[in-house]
Amino acid sequence: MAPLPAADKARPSRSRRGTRPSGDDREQAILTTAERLLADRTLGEISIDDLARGAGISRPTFYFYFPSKDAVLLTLLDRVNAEADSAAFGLSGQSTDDPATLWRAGISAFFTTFSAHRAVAVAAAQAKAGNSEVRELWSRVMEKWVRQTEEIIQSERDRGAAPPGIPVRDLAVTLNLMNERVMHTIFAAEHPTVDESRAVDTLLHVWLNSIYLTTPDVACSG
Amino acid sequence: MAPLPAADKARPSRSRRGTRPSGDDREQAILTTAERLLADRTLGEISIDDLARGAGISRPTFYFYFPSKDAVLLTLLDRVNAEADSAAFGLSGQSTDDPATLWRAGISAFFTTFSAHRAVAVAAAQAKAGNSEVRELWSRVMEKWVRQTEEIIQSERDRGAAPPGIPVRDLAVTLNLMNERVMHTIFAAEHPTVDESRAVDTLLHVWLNSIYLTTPDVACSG
DNA sequence: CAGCTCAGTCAACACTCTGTTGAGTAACTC
DNA sequence: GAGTTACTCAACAGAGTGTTGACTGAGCTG
Repeated sequence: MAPLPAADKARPSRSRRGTRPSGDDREQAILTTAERLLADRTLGEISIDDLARGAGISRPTFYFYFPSKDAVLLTLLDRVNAEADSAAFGLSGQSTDDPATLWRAGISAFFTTFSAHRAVAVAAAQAKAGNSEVRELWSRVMEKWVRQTEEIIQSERDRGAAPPGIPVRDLAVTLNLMNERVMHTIFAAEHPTVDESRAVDTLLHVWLNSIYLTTPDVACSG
Repeated sequence: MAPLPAADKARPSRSRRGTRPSGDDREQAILTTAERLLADRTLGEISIDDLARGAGISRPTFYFYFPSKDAVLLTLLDRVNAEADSAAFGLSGQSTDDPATLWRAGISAFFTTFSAHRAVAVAAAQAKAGNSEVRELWSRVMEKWVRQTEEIIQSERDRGAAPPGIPVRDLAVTLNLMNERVMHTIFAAEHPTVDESRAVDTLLHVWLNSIYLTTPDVACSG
């Protein structure tokens, strides 16, 4: 009930208050340890003691740097968020002459961004269920990709390259959720899944067909 | 290390050995309590004491019926598995004259099956990460839907209604993972998501276009 | 019906993990 | 050299898990 001496109120960063730069290496060590351990264990299977020992500190000292395990994951996820930013915006200036190439670049960027921190991505996906902060941060990451997708589909419809049809937003959300799930099965070695080598091609096929074509008989019977 | 008196070796069911029918109502009470509590809490947030109290027994007695919380979830998931069986096989005998109607029925069946036990579905999705038994059971459930999908796509290609293209298996897996993820966001109230009322229509659009059509320019440039 | 078995039950224990307190130390500051 | 501030941890106080060992009562069996 009583918070830590001063580290819990008016917290500027996700971790400790950032007045002095000393001790940053400890914080960094905790983050590095967390990402290393997440490579072959669930966050739930990693104890705070594991994190502390990995960083060369005692368990109570851990609480000086982070209020909980989840806060560590959240900080890790912030970085993925930052990388997702630059990756998604890198696509904005591309030419739309060859749609397939453009969309392939987009899907690959999505894949590459999360692949670089797959342990974090998998851990975050699990932590979403029980932690609203993780859920919201992940939402924000996904929302970025969805928005990007929406804009491009809309511009393709505006210039007549893609036909009108179901709401752009719904399509963009659905396709991005598909990408997310397929990638997750690959990163977490779940089954059934698509072989990593064919994943982008398969996803691209679905994206192109559902954005640029319309079946003649989309009958809403029933 | 030492197991319970006799309940742990040569276990036939997921729960206790099933020699006598008495006490089944207790086991049932645990399962009912679990599904009720899962409606607004994570499995991790539910203690074994919660489950035991909900069923009107003490915590040690819980262990007479189930070896762990996860075993309860697994039993719950077995039922979904059984329902998924009948739902998926209900589709086998349908006519293929109107593909849109057939696929709509399939997607709706998937949706309905999991919707009936959405709390279990959401809990299982989370428990997959840390529990290999849950992971395998869920795999088996998904594999059923994928296999069903594969067979229908293949027969559509064979009769010339659908064009050849990317591997049937890859397409079937990808589309089912998309359905799974979109449904999960709806059940778990995640964002971004598709409004429940438009979900089936949106998914159907993607299914039809990626099964029956082929973009002229699926250029694998790069 | 006396004696035995066995499903079912739980108080009490041992253990692990979490989060907190309070007492420190070492550096830098005026 | 007195005071502040960053940082550290032994020790404590839970909460939860899984286990033990003793108990109850219904059902058989001789």
